[in-house]
Amino acid sequence: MRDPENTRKLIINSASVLFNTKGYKATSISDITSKAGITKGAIYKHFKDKSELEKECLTLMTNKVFNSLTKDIKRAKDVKSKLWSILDYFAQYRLNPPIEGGCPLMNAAIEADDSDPVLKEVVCNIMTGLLKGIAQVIQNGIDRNQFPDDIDVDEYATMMYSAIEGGIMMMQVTDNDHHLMSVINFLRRDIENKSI
Amino acid sequence: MRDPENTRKLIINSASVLFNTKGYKATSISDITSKAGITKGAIYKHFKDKSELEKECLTLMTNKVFNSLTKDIKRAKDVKSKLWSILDYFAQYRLNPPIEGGCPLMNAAIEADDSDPVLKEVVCNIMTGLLKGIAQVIQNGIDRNQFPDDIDVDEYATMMYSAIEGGIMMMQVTDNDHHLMSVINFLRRDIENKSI
DNA sequence: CCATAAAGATACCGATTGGTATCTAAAATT
DNA sequence: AATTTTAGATACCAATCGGTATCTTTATGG
Repeated sequence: MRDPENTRKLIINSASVLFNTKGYKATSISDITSKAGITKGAIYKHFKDKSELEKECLTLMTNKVFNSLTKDIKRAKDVKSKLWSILDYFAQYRLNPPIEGGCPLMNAAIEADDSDPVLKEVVCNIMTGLLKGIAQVIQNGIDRNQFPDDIDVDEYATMMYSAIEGGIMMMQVTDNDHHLMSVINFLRRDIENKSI
Repeated sequence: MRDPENTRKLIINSASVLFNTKGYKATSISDITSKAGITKGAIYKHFKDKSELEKECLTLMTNKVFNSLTKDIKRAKDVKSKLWSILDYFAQYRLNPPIEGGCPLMNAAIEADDSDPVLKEVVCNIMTGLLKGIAQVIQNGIDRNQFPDDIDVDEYATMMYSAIEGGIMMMQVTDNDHHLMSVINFLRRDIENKSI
């Protein structure tokens, strides 16, 4: 009947949704207990304090996004389809979100930037890794003569990522994905034009 | 000695910085009183409740950004320099920010999206106006044959705005504006190429 | 089958939250 | 100069916060 491993997952799943929708600071321990249907005793048996739970939730949420995204990228063969698969992924983000509440990385970034150095550090590392991943895809394309070699790889990766995050932000606040689609359509065309 | 109008401004200025750095929910009334050097009595004499103060601060903060930005845009003559003046404005955003803590509109958007419909509505209206402004600049350029007439005006405005906001987010979380500069440099080049 | 350890529920803690009621002092009106 | 209004300080409120200590129940190892 008792299943500590499952309880832990239950806590993380409930807390993740709350953190990503209401925000970390705005989510209280009792918000989590009532959502998960457990008590404080269960939470503090599995996690040292709220901050540790926050870190774990953020890491797992971003891993979730990252894994489903890289799976799509790996399936594609050339640069153009790899980059397009990123865009396709976010084109259906609204209807099929990996987690409620928008991009967990951006949400945490905005909330943590000036007030929570611990979470900020976690965000920073994950974001750097993500950018490196996109840059790597582009660099591989250049190496295989599928993409022009005069483009700034890091710059292009950064621009893609920024634009998509901005689009998601607008989607969340307008309850409509047409702004995000505008961003994606622009990027699709730009990649199409650059592809060799 | 007593100056209610100034007290009001003092409250708004102190609260704005706190809201834009710590966040709205995370900023307590006593955070504001101690920063402004006044007491609760002063706050609740001027504002109905915290929510009203939040709305007023957000509106004034975004007006501040909007006004200084449009001043730069109006000074420029053709589309290219008008759009570049937007980029120039954000290129020096880090060293000369209109307010601490990043873009007030994006910060409020992320915090409000799922939990604060009142603030979310305010954000939505301001953002729509801002996008319309950028789109208008582009449309005027097309009408004067300074920009190609086959580009999607709203799409391009949305893409510019999204990318810049994403860049600011990255700047805030990395304490470094080189990601934002990448975004800006990309946009500069793209506008340059499109300009007639 | 019993002892021990672990999981988690319950009860409690001081500190802090947004908000209000009251009081004092300064300004405006008469 | 006396009175009234207003700005703002002080004191208080119930509710909630994150966290801990204690207690009960379930699972495990002997």
